Amino acid sequence: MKNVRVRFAPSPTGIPHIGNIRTALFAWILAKKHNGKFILRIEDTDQNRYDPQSELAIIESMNWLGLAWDEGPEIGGNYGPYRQSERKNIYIDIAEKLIESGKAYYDDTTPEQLESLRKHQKEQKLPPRYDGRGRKRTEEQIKKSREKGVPITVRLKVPDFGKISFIDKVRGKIEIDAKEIDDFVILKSDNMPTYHLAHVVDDHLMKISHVIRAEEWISSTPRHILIHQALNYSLPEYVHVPLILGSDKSKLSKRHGSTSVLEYKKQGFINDALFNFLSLLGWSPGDDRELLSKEEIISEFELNKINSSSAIFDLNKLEWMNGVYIRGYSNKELIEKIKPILESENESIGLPKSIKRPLDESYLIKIIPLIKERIKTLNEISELIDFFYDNNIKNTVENIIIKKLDSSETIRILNKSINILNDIKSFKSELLESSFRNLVEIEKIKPGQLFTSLRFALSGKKIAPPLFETMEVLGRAKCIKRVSNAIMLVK
RNA sequence: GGCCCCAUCGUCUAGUGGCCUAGGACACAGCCCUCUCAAGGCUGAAACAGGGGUUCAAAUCCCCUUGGGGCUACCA
Repeated sequence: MKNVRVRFAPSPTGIPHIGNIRTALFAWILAKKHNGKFILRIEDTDQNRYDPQSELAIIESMNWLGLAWDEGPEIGGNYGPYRQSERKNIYIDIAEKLIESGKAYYDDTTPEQLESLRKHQKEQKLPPRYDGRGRKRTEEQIKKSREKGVPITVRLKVPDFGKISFIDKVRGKIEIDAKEIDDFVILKSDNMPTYHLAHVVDDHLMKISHVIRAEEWISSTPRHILIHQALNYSLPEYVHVPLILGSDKSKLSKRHGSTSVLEYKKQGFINDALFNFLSLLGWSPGDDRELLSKEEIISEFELNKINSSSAIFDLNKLEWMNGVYIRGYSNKELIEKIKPILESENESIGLPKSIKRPLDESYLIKIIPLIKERIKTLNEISELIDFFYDNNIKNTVENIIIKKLDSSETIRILNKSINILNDIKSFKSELLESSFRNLVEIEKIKPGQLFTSLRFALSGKKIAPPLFETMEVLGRAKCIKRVSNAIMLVK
């Protein structure tokens, strides 16, 4: 494939969700695969819905996932500007040319009139459709309306016969009767173009080779074909990627819970895992492989392997995959990802505020192997390891009492345990384990009985990392102190 | 309502006329391992929406039905 130029063209009207970003991801992958260009274009032609925050969110989302663009706002490029509001005059010129060539016309039908037209059609069970009344308006009439302050739009003249067809790369030929399409607005009364006009013009001017967008655009593609024809533009390749649905099978939206990419970041998901997971929603390499690096995805990616049916977002599988990625990182790599979270001031994901920052990496790196295979998201970590930092272990007598034994027996055995902790030559997990197993044998109890009690004594938790590795990391002094405290509690 | 798109286990998917007794993964269940929890290993349950064609042969091609989704704005 030659000169692949693809764009991601979000409109800054909200925080980009998984579906938008998955589309961007596919476009990015295609560009990378063919050494093409990936372009970011901001489609801010709707000034009513414009939300300045969302442009930032779009950029942050893309950066996080590693979807770097070659051309775009700020960084520029040879086909700028890349923000549609800054291209306003281009669209106005083109709309005027279309009018001059008789392919479009001014319309002074008011929104109220359109509203009542639609209402009328609905009552008569007709499909709501603009009736082309503006075609009959004279220059003079439009001029008068304009002077009176009536909003004027520009509409494209659409033939009411014939068929419009196009090839979609994932579905094949799609055809529709021209009479299904009315004379639609291409320039709004605020002189901003509609999406239809703006993106066709920009894609052409920016030499976009593949229009990669979501399936919801299929039904308006015939309009875009019409604009191409009116302007004598050659058609790009159309690639309509399947929608991502929520668990209720409707188009993913806010009511499906967290849908924004940044939300997943916040929840402790890893960018590479999300990238991998998203790439598999609506695409597969054609075999059983699921854990793929970016490089593998790029080299395996083919447009004709994109699915035509929509996919439901399965959080369970994302969590599993995130766990796989966590386990796959070296301790060093994991530290980089984990440290900022543990140091976070946010109590729900960070270590208690009482623990002083920055965290000592040489201590942290000893803890990480113990929890690596026990977490699915980064956010679960601090709860699992806080006792390594916080010496204030909370316990109940019931936790410490060795199962099936009474308190005096418990105290006696825990004292023996302290002796072991005290006397052991080297404070290594293997040696600790064999010594405590020896004690268990002498006392004729089950390993689990003693170990559970010790686990509570050291961590205050029922569920914790392996006991002897934990002891080794904590070190002799802390272990003795904590077991002593447990004995005190039982007394 | 009209138009368009889609249809394999609960979910993501493999499958492009014979390799299908339909494969993998997540989730689920059981077992093993085991100091808890995980991780790991093994096993299991689980799908071609229905009906017609075409063909020696259909999950795969065609048609209809059903179901789902999308669009139907001076929003994108």
